[in-house]
Amino acid sequence: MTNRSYICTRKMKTIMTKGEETRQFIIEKAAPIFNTKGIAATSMSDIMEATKLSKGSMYVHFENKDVLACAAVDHNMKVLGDKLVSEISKSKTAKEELFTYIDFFSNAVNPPLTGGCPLLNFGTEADDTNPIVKEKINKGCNANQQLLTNSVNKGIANGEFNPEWNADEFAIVMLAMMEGGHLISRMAGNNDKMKVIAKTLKKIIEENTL
Amino acid sequence: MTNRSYICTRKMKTIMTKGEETRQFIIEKAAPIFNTKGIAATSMSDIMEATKLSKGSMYVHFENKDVLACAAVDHNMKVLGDKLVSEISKSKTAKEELFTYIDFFSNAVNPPLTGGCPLLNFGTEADDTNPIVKEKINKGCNANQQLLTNSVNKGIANGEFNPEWNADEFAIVMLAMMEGGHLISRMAGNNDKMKVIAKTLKKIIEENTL
DNA sequence: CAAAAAAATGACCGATCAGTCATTTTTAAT
DNA sequence: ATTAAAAATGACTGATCGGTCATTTTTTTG
Repeated sequence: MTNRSYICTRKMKTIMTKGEETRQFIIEKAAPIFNTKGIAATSMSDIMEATKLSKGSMYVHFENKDVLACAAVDHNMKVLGDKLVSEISKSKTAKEELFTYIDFFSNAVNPPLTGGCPLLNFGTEADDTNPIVKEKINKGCNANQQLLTNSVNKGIANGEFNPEWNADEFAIVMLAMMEGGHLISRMAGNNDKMKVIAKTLKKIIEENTL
Repeated sequence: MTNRSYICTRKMKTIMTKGEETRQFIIEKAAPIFNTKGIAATSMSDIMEATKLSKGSMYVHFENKDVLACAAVDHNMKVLGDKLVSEISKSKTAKEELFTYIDFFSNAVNPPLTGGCPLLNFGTEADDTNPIVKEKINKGCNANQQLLTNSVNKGIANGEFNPEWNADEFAIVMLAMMEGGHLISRMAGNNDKMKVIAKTLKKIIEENTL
């Protein structure tokens, strides 16, 4: 690690120290590996290879593998969440927001994040073994639910949707369908099942559109 | 391992050899461990401790860890499938069959199989790393789908259900909802979300009941 | 530019991993 | 009861694991 990106040369006022930069760099390289192989199956050697950094350097920035894994989990959720919110924010109507959410996750075989959905991947692994990661994933689930609840409520408020529609329940059902659909579609190796999920969800939304 | 169950004493015609018996015993002890900790995080020492057998004995019956893991995956799916089919077969109507399926999986926090749903657990772990297990899980998903499809079609055939109901699509949606609901409920640490899933599915079934 | 601090290195550590094998014990057939 | 085969044992191997640390290199500060 001799050169850094142009935003942090000596001439400029340093916004990120070298250490912070390297730490971030490691996280970015590690995140897709953890999301693909899982936490237990990912070794520090895997990260060393991906970053071309020495073992000692890894431990300068992360006191142990668990800390790095947690940072990778956070990073995966943040990257995915940012992409998602960025897409959704382009929408004009509440219905568009929900449709955009569906479309965003509709390609399970070639998903927006390398390795697939981190809620599914880390959630199942952490379930009985890692309460810290488990709680992170629970928060991620709730954040997704809230995003959907907000869109439905927004649509109800502005007269797009049937005011009788239960936003909270729909958000739970929709999130579950997307996660479950993601799993079974990936197992099948194609998007056919995910397409059925997407179609069904869009139909439900249409039925609640005034 | 000195004594075996009464069905296999010297006096009786042997149905299972000692070796087959031990092999089965190992699988039964290993299955819940793999389902809880995952394949990568489960060591042969874990199985040795659970079975109180020596390492050498393990390798008499399984050429390596992967073979044992595969046997454990199969066993978990078979045990769960048998329990499920046994419950469902008590049903009198097609609607009852579907409701029984839902109720069977409705307690995500205290599920019918130690460690939770093997489709979810092994599916997510195997996804990008273990094509053999992945295909086993895909077959398990399809078997579950088929079970649901059959119930719906049976109900259509005997006049219980709306003949316009698309059995195949509903089976996909229901399986996805159950799997996704299982995940998010376990993350939350309670069954609240799973209850919403169950309620919603039952409502859909009612809506298609004549 | 010099000194201090931070970052990076890679050899090294003990623990644990999956897997092997010569030997002993148990089982099953005669 | 004898005996050959199958099963069980546990010490052992080499590889890899997560993690440490004295030393060197780079960055930052004054």
